Amino acid sequence: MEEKDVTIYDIARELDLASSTISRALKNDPKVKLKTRNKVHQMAQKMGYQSNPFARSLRNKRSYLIGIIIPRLTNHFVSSAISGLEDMLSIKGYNIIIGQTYGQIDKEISALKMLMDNRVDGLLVSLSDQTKSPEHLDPFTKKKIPLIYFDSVPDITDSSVIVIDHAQAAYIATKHLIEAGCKKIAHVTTGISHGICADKYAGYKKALLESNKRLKEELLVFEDLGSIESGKHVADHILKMNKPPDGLFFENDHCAAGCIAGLKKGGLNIPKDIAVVGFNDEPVATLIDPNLSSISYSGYEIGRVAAQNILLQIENPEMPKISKTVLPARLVIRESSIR
Amino acid sequence: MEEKDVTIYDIARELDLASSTISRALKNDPKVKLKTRNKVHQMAQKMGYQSNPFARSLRNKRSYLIGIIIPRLTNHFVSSAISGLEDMLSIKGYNIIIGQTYGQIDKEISALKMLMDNRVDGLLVSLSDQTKSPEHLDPFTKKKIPLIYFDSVPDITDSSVIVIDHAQAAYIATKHLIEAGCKKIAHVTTGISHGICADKYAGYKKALLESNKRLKEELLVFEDLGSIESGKHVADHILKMNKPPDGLFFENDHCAAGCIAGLKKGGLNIPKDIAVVGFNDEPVATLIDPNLSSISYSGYEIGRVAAQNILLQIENPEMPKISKTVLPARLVIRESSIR
DNA sequence: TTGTAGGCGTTATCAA
DNA sequence: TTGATAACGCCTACAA
Repeated sequence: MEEKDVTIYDIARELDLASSTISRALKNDPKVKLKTRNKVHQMAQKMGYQSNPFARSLRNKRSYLIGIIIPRLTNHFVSSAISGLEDMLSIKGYNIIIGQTYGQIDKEISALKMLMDNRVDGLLVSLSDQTKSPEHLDPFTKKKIPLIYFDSVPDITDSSVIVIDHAQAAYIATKHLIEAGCKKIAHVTTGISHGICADKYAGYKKALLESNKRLKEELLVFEDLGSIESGKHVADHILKMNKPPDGLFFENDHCAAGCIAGLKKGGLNIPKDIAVVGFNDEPVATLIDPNLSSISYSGYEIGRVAAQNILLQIENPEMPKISKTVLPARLVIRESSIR
Repeated sequence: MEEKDVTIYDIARELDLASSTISRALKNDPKVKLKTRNKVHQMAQKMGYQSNPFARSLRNKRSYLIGIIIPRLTNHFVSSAISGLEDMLSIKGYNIIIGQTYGQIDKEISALKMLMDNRVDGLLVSLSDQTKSPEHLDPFTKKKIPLIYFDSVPDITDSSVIVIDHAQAAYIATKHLIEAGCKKIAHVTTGISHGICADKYAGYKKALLESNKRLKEELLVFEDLGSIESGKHVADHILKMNKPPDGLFFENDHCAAGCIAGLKKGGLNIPKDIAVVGFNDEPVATLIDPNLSSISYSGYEIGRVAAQNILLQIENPEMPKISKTVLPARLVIRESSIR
């Protein structure tokens, strides 16, 4: 007793019109008389018509799908960005399809393959920290699929990017630690060779060099810094150090918070023994005791801007594709760095 | 200079075969000679062939899409469940499409509409707390689209469900608070009239009644309890109470953690003044000081089981559709409830 | 074992 | 302003 889906043919038959007229009426083509259009819409409603996205995509050679590559969904910044994206895209009739990389390049590659298989019309990418250069995105640029990087972007690219000034943010954060009297400020990072991590490092370094005593840099490099768990590993490491730092600048709040928890468990006092600044101003920043100072910027806003840009590129294939949008970020000072 | 996508016709021409043979070879139909099959696969590879999902879906009347309805992605339990789902589904060639409800029924409805528009082949639903009875899912059952509830399930349903025993879990949690010496144990909930919240309430109630002194129930009802922020509101509320409780049983760890932070800021000692137990054993449970006792169960496992069940139903349309899978949960005791 | 042919539902082109 | 028709790429009866 399977009921078949209603098609434009069924509506056409019912209204004694041609299917092409129905098709036009349904998309409010002004070539169709207003009266006819209304009739069609009513009948469609009444018969419970739903346009078939596959037929439409097959015919139009467009999927109305935007692919999104991000490190991890559990990040509050990321899910805010996706909210912003979705809010913008859904009103334009686009759906999103998400690929998580967990900061790993191999997952990034397989996620991109999945998106390619699904024939996304556009691509929004926040790179994994492991990604040195985004050659694995060449298939998309070759097929002229609009591509925009956001937040975690490559050093050199022909695509548009939407970012905050990571170097500047890191500079402010580090300077703040210096002013708090820290003498040995470590930067906890996944690496400083490329991408936004390199930017953060540059800002950190600049602040150190500008300081009175030209403080020396001190890097704590770990593969994964995206989770609370990873922060505990960092804490374990620090607790074992001979001369631990008295200031820490993290590239991620979850990790910073996990580290604070670990350091406290190890008997240290935050911020007295070690002052801490994080990045992204996640909700955990105000959970941990002491509350975490952090670099704050709006994921939602980045998402909105990214969505607007990608839609622009999709609808205007001839548009210049290189632009750089820099959004503001600021330091929120809380107890973890006041002393 | 737009390069066209290669189709099975292109391969057919190249190999001097019929398109139908290519189609069959590509899906390893044993009716095609092995040698031919190999040839086809090689050529497909070489020409960079990618099957067109729209043509396939149009023809097969299947989207290879599974819809997923969940309260919020930022929940670690939820994202674990989705990991489990994705791991299972992707090997079978299915993609997922996610709708977030933020615990609100109107968003649940619009998310479902979106999934219907996208013609999902199956539906996995964790209800919002606001959902009393899932009539808005009727369109799916009417179209015989396989539907499985997981975690947050309706009281009565003809569909399969995958859950933990929420009542039992709540019972254990409450009993633990009683044994810790709490005399006034409040249950923080979004409501007790229906769904898993009703189950939790039942377990809570049972433990109270079984106690020596037949403790009285004490409900703190709030609309939203899904975030750290919401927990701070709960704390504000408790701090203003005349006779605040000395034990709290939450239905969500984020909320519990936020509340602990708020209560501490208000000068209370946890667990001395108030002992706390949460639900879901999220990473924040070990961030907050004192660490949060919580009911622990595997989202990943629930996701895996849900995926298997839905695939079974999709591939065997004649299968009985009602089954109930109950997965284990346990109480993890940490400092927030030890005194 | 392989080929032929028709159709899935929509839209664009062309003609009326 | 509307209608007829072909095409998008794939799959599957049926025929060979």
